[in-house]
Amino acid sequence: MAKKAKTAISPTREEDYPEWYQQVIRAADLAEISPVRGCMVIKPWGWAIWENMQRELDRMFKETGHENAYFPLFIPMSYLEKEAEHVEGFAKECAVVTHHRLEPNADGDGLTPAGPLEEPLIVRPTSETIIGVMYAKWIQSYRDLPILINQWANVVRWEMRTRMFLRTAEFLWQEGHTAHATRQEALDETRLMLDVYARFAEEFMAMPVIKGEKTADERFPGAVQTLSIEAMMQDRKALQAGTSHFLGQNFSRAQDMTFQNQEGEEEFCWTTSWGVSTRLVGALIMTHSDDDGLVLPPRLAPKHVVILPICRSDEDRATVLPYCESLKQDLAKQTFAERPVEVMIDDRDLRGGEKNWYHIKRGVPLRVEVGPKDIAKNGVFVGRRDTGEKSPAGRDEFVTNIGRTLESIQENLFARALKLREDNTRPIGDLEEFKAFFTAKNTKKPEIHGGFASCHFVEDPAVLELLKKLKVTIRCVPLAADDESAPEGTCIFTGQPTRQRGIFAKAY
RNA sequence: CGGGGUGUAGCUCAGCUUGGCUAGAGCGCUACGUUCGGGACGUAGAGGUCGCAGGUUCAAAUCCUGUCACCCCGACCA
Repeated sequence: MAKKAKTAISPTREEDYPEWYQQVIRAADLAEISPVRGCMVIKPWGWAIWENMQRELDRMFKETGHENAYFPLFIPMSYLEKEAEHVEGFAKECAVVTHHRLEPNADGDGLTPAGPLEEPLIVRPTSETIIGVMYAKWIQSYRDLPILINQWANVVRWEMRTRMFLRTAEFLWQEGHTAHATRQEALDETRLMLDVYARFAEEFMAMPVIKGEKTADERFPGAVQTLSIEAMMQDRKALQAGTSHFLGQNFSRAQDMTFQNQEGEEEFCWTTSWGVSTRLVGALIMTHSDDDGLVLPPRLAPKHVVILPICRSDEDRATVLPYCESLKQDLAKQTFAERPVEVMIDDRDLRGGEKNWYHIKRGVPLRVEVGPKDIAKNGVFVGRRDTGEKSPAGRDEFVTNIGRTLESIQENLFARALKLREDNTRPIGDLEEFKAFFTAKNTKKPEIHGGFASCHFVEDPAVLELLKKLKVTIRCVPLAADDESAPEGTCIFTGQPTRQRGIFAKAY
């Protein structure tokens, strides 16, 4: 007999956060590790979440003037060699294609690669180079600019250690690549897309983020400036959720991407690139889920409401099922976030409790039980995933209020996540306090500790060395704090005077 | 690529130190019955060339050698 567990997920977040994360994914049936090293299979429920993310992001990209296109998976090795810093950054983790066919082995058992390529191809770890080559062909005049293109694609980075959604060898993402006539225009674009990401994270994922600039050592290989959004997960570690890079003229120089300006002079383009990946699904999981499994913000949930018919007999079925069907119809006519409410009926022949837990673990925002007793009162019995509240409601009242209820769940999740971040963010002006903040009491099995520390600092090799020892990273220099009026302070590591303040945290 | 560990049923694992009959458990799965408004129970079943290749032995999941894969800790990272 199965012991009645207190929580649906074991271990709990407190007991073992990384293991909890894996178990949530499994319990919600989002994805599964595949037989292919470092690669995962995204299952229907996980894919549906990604599709919703894509839909909203794609809409936002288009609203800001971008178009979609598609570039090849393979990139000639020589392309990668053009931008020195870029190669340095990605060379260590490239999948390389060296042959174009297979032949039977001499002993007739198995296959062996044959037909070596004259020039090896790499599987794109990102597409700056191939896209740059194409842009160079497309751009002659300032009239050809700007080019504002996005692509939805898969990329491969041969990571040593992988974790589902957070870091896999192959992952899905979108990468925007733009080319502009002026530096300022490219800078504006970089910032615009960061704002799009931040808005998406906060409004759709209900995940508060800090917008900031990366320090030199955390910058995208080849970029002049890297902006990112950083979120705090429930174990108080930071997760970089999206990046927007100002590439200056580094890539356009390397790829000879030039245009003639209005004065007839030849100039290099100013380019940007920006991306978010399936990592966002991981961020979503770690931001909201609890010890009973996944919790989905309504704006990204594949289903908003699941109706659970309670039938004890065939006679019950005859009345309950039609009632559920009509409830579904009525709910589907309602809207939430300018879209129809998504409803499903789960009439599988399973026990009530089992079905209930199934949907709890998958994070469906609202569960509605409908049985003969409810029907007699023309009511429903509603369970809210975010708060765990369960209460009876009148059928019509429930239907009319559905949009508002979902909105309140969305807001509650955001507020809860924001509170977690605020409770665990603090300014630190003293090195000893800084060390204590980031040191677990239990050295063998570190408990959840630390958070975001906001500190004055200067960029210095000695600082990086110390941070490395503590396993702490500079997440970013928040954009809001980056102005002339920022208060003067002293670097907590070197004692030098500085206005620069950064967010420090352990990170994924 | 350094240090440690693990490969046995769909999943999680026991058995290995000290070789021995038909290789086990829990969960899951199938059938039937009793159940059914928060994770049911009973009975009966299906399911394994013990990662792979050699070796030692009358006999190998167990001992030895090799090999592959995966996991954890480092280095690296959206």
